[in-house]
Amino acid sequence: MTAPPQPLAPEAFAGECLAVARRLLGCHLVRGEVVVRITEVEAYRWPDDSANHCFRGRTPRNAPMFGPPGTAYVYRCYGVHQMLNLVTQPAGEGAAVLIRAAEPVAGHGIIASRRGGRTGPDSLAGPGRLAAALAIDGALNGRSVCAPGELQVCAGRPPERVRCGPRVGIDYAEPAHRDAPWRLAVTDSAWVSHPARFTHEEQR
DNA sequence: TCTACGATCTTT
DNA sequence: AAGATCGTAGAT
Repeated sequence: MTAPPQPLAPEAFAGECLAVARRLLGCHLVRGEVVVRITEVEAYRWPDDSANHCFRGRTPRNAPMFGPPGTAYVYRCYGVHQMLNLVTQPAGEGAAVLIRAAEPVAGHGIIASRRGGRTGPDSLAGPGRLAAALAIDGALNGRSVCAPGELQVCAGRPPERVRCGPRVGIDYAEPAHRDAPWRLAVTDSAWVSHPARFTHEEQR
C-alpha cells in the first residue's frame, strides 16, 4: 500500500501565470479513479491580456479567477463544452491556466466510457474533451484543487521538451496578445490538440 | 428585456 | 463549412 500522492500546495500556483503553466505540464490531474498527465495548457495572463476573461474587470462569471491560487475556474463554452482552468498568482489578480489536453495514466476504462468508447487522443485532446473525460462541470467552479476533494493536481513526470505557439480560438484579442506564444505543450506527446499550430520549441 | 457571441467539437 | 446550444455581457 503506497501513500496517496500529495496534492500541489497553493504556493505552487501562486507564481506568475506563464511560469506556473510551464510547470503544470507533466503534472497529474487526479479525479477519483481517473488520473491523467497534463500535456497542453494555455496561460491567460494578468493584467495585460485582452484574451483573458478578466481583462475588463470582475464580473459574476469570472469571479473565481480573482480567488486564491489553486482555485478551479470552470465555465461553459459555445453553450456546450466545459473548460477547466486553474487560478494562478495571488488572490485579487485574475490569471489562470486553461488545461487543454492530457494523456491517460489510470482509469482508461472510465475515460473511454465517458467518451463514447474512444481511447486515443480524441478522448482527452482538447479542453472540452478533457473536461468530459474527467466529468468536470460547473459543480467544481470555485473549488480548491489543493485540498482533499473531487479534483487534485499532483506531481507527475515533467516534460523533457516543450513547444509553444499562439493560443487557440482568441482571434478577437488584440494582435499582440492573439499572437503571443502562451500555449505550451509537451513535445512528442500525441495527446495534444491542433498539433500543427505550434511555432517555437522551448521558449524560456 | 434583447441581442450577439464565444478560450469547441462534431458532422457534412 | 456550419450547426449545436446557452450563459454572459453589454446595450437598450
